[in-house]
Amino acid sequence: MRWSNLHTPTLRDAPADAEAASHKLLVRGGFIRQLHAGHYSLLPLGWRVFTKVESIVREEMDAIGGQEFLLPAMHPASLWKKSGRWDVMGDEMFRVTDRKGAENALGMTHEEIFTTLALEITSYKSLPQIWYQIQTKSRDEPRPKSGLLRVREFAMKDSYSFDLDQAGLDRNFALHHDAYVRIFERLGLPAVPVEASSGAMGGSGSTEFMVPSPAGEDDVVRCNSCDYAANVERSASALPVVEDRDLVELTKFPTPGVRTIAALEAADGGAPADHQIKTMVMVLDGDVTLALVRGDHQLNLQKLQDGTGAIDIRPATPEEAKAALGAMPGSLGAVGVEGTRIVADPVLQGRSGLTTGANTDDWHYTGVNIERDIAVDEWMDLRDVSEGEACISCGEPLEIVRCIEAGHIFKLGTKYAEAFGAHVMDPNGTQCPLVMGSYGIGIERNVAAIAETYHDDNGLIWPAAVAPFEAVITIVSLKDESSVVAAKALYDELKAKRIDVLLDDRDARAGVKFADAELIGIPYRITIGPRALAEGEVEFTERSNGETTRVRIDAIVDQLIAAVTS
RNA sequence: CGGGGUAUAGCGCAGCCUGGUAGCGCGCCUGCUUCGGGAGCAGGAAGUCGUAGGUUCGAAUCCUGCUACCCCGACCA
Repeated sequence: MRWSNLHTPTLRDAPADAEAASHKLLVRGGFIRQLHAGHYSLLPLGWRVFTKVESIVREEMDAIGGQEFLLPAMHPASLWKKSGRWDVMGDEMFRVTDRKGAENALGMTHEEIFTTLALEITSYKSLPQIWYQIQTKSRDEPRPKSGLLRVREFAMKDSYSFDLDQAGLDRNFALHHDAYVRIFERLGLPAVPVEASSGAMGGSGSTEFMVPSPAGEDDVVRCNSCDYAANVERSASALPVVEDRDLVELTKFPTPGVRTIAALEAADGGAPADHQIKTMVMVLDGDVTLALVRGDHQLNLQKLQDGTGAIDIRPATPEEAKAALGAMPGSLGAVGVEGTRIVADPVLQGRSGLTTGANTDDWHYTGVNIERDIAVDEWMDLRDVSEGEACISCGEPLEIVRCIEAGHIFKLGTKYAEAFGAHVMDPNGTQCPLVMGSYGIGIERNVAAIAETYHDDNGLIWPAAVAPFEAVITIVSLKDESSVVAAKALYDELKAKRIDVLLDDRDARAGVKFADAELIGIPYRITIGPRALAEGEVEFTERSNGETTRVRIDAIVDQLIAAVTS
């Protein structure tokens, strides 16, 4: 490709509303343009990177025996109703009514469709199967953000495995796990597999592949001493035992103006935060539920959702809290509450001498014995793990790292097979539901994650495996005829050797060309100028470290190929 | 969904408070000079001021509705 003919509108300034490095640089470098919130056009450079990432994913899927499909993006509502997800997905699913008034869904994922196709698998002899596609997914995200990192329309490689039994699923899951490790290695992403929640997709064995980045949206709890790593939504830590205070009598005491945990610590008759119960009034699928955690802990909404199986989950309004318990937030508690579901974090189990709101404005209880005074319906892990707490497997302090979720694999089991009646005959002649797994990688998000991982003040620094071009030949001066001739010859030779090479033949000043080449992040630059050329040499510059060396012009092709393939 | 902010030329912004028919930088076009790290000079093109309505002799500017986009929050009781 000749740069003079390449549509790459590079910008000196990033759009003011861009925050994430990948967002700024992909826009500045002319890789992407926003159409509207959460929808981006990929320009030629962006598309080239996309196709390279896509190819790597495809190769690794094919390598574990995956078969590529292409399924419709729009589905009849009936399939989603059959699996129950028409309701579960809520506002996140785009719904389209056609001219006949029939309801349709834009696919967020394709379990329903692949399972329907799997109805034609009828014998255990046909198993196992791995089916996949790379296709557009539509998700009405509440808040698209950060360029390509969170969008409403994106390409995802989603694969599905079908097996006769759990052992088969475990094998296919392991195959995918290893394929994902290889994919991220080839993409240059330092992705870490972590335990995760399966969310609305349903399933178990959920493993996310997380790339550390400040632009990420997930917090990962990680141990530096052992290999424990988990999404905070799923994480655990070991806590030191808190010695209960010797307050056996349930006592109501006045706390005028006290509305927060911190204020209650300081108040007359108050208590340290780890001797308080924090009472969160939540509304789960329309019903008020009290979620109790220790005063110094934070409620994790995903844990509450996973633990209760609720679909719609939100904090109650102050008015709802008052209607349910009789007091405004700040004086709420679960002591003596009946007829309302109460769930509590196990850290509170067996505790006594606790302090909590009395459901009368400006009053609290002390001496609360949780088993005696609070009718807890269920104990479930509800709290966030904090930085520095002890690792459950080795006891060393945990750290919390912000990450981008680059891939997600999990075991679906027989949920979809049962809903759709996807059965096979086993060797004994018994009908068995297919045991399924589901595995996803977002292509654009991985492009963005690579951009987040590899850039500097001058622009992007693509790994050669995904770079839009592996090398750029920069002609310092178009006026110098021998430069032009040499550059053209080198360009033809590299193309013949199947190197992705860009020839910067624009009639621009050298500084502009150098700056643009760095901005768009081409890993290797061959600079052809009269100075070196007079001595039969060209300059070879590595984008990643900025180092420039002189190379004999007849040796440059071999050196470049060696660099690109290393 | 709650809160905040923004919308003026391809990009980044000023002008708005205090109404009088739009300006700056970058980019773009032409010419001359320049030419190894985002050139200089001269000339030039380009804007329904998000949108609908209102007030007014007159609206980018004041008022109202709508829309779009961005940021924060959606546990800290």
